[in-house]
Amino acid sequence: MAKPSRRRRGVTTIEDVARAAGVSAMTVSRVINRGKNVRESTRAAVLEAIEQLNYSPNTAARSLAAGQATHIGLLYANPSAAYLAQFLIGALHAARSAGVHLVIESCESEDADEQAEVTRRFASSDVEGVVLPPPLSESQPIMAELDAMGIPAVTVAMGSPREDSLNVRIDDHAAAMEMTRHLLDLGHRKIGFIKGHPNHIASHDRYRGFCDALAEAGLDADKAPAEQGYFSYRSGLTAGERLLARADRPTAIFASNDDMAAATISVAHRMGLVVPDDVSIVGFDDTALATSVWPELTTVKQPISAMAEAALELLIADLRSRGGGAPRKFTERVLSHAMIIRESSGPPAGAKKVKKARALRNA
Amino acid sequence: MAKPSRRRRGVTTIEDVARAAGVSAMTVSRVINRGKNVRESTRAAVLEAIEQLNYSPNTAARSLAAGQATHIGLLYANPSAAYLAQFLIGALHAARSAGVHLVIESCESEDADEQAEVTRRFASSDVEGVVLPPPLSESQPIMAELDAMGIPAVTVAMGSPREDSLNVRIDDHAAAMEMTRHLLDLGHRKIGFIKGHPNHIASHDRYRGFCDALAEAGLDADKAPAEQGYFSYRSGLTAGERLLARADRPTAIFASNDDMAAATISVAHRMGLVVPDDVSIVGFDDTALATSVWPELTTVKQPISAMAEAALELLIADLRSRGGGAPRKFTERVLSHAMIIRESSGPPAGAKKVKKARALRNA
DNA sequence: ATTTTCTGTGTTACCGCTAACAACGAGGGC
DNA sequence: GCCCTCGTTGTTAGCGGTAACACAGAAAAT
Repeated sequence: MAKPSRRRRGVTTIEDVARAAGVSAMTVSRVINRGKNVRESTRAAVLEAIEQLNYSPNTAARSLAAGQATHIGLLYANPSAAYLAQFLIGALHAARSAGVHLVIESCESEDADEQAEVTRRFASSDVEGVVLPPPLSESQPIMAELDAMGIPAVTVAMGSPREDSLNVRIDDHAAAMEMTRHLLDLGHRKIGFIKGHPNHIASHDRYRGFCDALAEAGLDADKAPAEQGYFSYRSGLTAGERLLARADRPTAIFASNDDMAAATISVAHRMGLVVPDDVSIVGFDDTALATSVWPELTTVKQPISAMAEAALELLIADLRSRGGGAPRKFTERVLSHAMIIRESSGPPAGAKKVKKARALRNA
Repeated sequence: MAKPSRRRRGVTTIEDVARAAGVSAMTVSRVINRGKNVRESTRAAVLEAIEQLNYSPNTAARSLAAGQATHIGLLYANPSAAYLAQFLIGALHAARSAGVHLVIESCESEDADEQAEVTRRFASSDVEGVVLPPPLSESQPIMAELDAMGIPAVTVAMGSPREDSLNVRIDDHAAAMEMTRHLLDLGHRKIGFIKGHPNHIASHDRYRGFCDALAEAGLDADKAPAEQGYFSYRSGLTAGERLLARADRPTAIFASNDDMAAATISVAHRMGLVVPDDVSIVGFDDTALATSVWPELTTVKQPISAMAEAALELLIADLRSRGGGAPRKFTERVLSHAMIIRESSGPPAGAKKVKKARALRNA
């Protein structure tokens, strides 16, 4: 028998692959990593061996030997639970592929000092980089503190990132335009808007997208009724009431997120209005709430998991490149959104025939 | 200068601790791990050195050397997003402390074959143990498949676990009794109940708790109106309508989860009833929905994060003990819940004076 | 033709920690 | 007193990778 090794039962190691491919372990390592300075034929042989043996490198050994990043921080603050869950799933996925541990910490406080304090705690726990999903991606104190400590960060869904920082987002402006066009296409001309929290750059992008789509259709965006909201359900109640109480009640309302859209639906019901027959109401984000209300919300879906994955990839690539001195390749990534048409949007009351015609056409 | 080592800048290693404590690295390792066979005075010295140097072991090196579990699987299926988020946070926390990677995979299908398929995929990706949050904790096919592959699992929130399996839960029966007592204390005597999905053992526990509390108060539990629900918002609408349409309308309704409670509130509003003045409505779980409705829900909060942490601890302890041959110490852990009293519950209509009296007393 | 630079590959020495075993002194039974 | 056991500690040899360097042969420069 072979030496009484401590090796675990039949796990294939880089050594096995090397033997199978007739090269040294180092060459296999090179193929797996940078892949530079390896002859094409050798690479092919190694890749084939890897495939054959179904080999996957041991992340523990890898990070130990390379002394690479092993812990990525994730600082979050009460986004919706649905958002967080999606985000975590994506982040975990990316973390696993990279062989990195995710260290997650919450930071609910909006106080600058406390945010800095939480941030500092990260530094002392060996975190090599930090991911900031919204709303923390907009937090000036946190970014400043991370900068001061030399810890790189990647922000997610931040409207106007600084030139030199890493950022992942969707095109809020384009998405809002698309949603507005959807309402226009249905025949709506009096469309109300509920703005998001003014601190979030995305809020402004969405509102601009709304206005631009109206302008594109030859309507006067300034005349469109817009109420200030703050992304919360409660703020949606107030804003929704104002819009629906107007003498020239809009036939459609575009809320900057699902919570406020859901609140508006509830207001409409209380006023005896039928959605979408009397008023169409659409949201943004496609959170769980979107399907927990009746009728279910037409909304915009962000690829949250994919965004989290992209964020980690960006960050890890950056971390690895720091040693190599090579400048980072990307500092921003824009992922694509999707329109989710459900039951809360439909043609305005005067256009029943259009609805029928469409239904027939689609059938 | 010292040798040109690849060692990363100032990270303290076990070697540093050993030097500071005047012992060998192995002894430090023993203190950190099993702690067996170390003289008390030595242990103290080592612990002091660890404290002083703020040392924390390198998890990569640890799992590499020990060949210990490095990947724990987490299989989930569409619980509420809020539940999942909380659960992931707890699981991540525990995973980090244990130096283990969390591999998460979703399994939405209810088809036995597909569930087995997904489960098998886990095995081929080096997962050493699996955590099953609800509703998958009740899935027979998955448990069977894991058993067949010899992969240990820990179930969470499962009502009647098998004797030999690991399980973490709260006492649903006690929690339901407590909630029912809350309603009884407020003065309610006609209390309706909306049952949970019959496949979930927890549903039965909750219903039994409800019945037992009624019996305890000298009421006939069989006469209490109970409707079947399935944990979904939609099923809550139907059940709520039935209960509220009864000639002898209950003055309080206890729904087996928040989604159904929220649905019942919406039904009540549509019928022009005021909550909690005309009817008190309480839920279970304390999901985000509980505070997204008006009035906010009185409900039972499960320590979801803590349950996830406990689950991982249990599983990892089990995994480690398998080598040692020592029998596992615990196979079940019951964590404690908390009652969250909000605005959706209050005294019945006939008891306004009581309400006032209470308010005064509390003031 | 000779020297220099690459290019592709193998060798060696670790990364930080722990299993296995060896070593050593202190009791205990004969 | 001797041998044996037991509890406590140190030593050695890896775990599975990769950085750094060595080294041969090919291409480029002299």
